[in-house]
Amino acid sequence: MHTEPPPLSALQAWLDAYGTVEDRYGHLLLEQIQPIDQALIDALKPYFESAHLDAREHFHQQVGIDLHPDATASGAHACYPDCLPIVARRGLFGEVIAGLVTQAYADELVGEHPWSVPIFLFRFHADVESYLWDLRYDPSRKRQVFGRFGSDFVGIRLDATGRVIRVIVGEAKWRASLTDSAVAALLHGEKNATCPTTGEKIHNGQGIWFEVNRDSVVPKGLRQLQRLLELRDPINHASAIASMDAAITAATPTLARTNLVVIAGNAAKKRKKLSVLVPWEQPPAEYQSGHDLQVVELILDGGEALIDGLYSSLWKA
DNA sequence: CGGTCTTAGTGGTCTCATTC
DNA sequence: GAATGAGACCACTAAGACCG
Repeated sequence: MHTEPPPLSALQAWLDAYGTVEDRYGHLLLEQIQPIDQALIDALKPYFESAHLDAREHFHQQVGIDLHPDATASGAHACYPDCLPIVARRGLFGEVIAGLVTQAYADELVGEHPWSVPIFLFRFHADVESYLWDLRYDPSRKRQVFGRFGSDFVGIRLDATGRVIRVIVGEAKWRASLTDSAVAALLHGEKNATCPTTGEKIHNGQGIWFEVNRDSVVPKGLRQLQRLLELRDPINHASAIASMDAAITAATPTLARTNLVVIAGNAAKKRKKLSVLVPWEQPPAEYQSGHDLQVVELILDGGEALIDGLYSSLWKA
């Protein structure tokens, strides 16, 4: 289970938070104000280990490799998640950040819901498992890994009796440089379509808003979360499990939902302080979903050093 | 002319749909 | 019936374009 709370004081020293809520639309800008250093990595490490623990145990058991990092057999030592290719690690970082922000800044997010993040869904990243399998028999194997299907992140709000009354579903993206074109491609799709009238290159409309709009009312991740709770800690989550099952099997889904979009990366060189990538005054015109929307922008400087430093330190002294 | 941004191209697996 | 294509998703990099 994911039990480690976010390192609040380290976050406060590292980031300035500017949150706004307009009706059912929340926007949170997190700007780095302190350089990334070893102390920050040390502070975040327990949270990241906690987030990846379930997947680490699951994958290593599946593939049949030892969890002890000092195991001597060649190619048979624990390596998730650090052994993943760089692109995949970037993606994982964004997804953990989605959870971290949800927990650490719940007061500033739309609705001010006290979110719970009982466990992360990384074990459902199917291609990682087959990659680790390849790696176990050929440690020199190098290839890219496909992203996980379904929601990047799922959190829940429980009522006093432990029943799930709302779900937060996150889409998380990392980009090394958050320039206008890079962000536009994320939000509106790649610029590989052609305008039928002018012949100009235009966005293909397959971006984040498209994904969020068309996602099923009840996210697939909720079922995955339910299964993990059943497997890992059924006694303490009995009410949550039962209510999730009811929500999923209901003929007409009534579960309340918040959509979360997290964009993380390094500031563009020409970025001005406090400028935003997604306007905060009102939800984007492209957002058609009737659910609450929360946008989070995490603007870093030299963020790769944080990701690489963090992931290479997990489960190591 | 130099720095920054944009565009185009690349990798990787598996399944389902379409075409030959 | 077999080969090809597209779509699911995570991003980076090289080279050319642009701006001051």
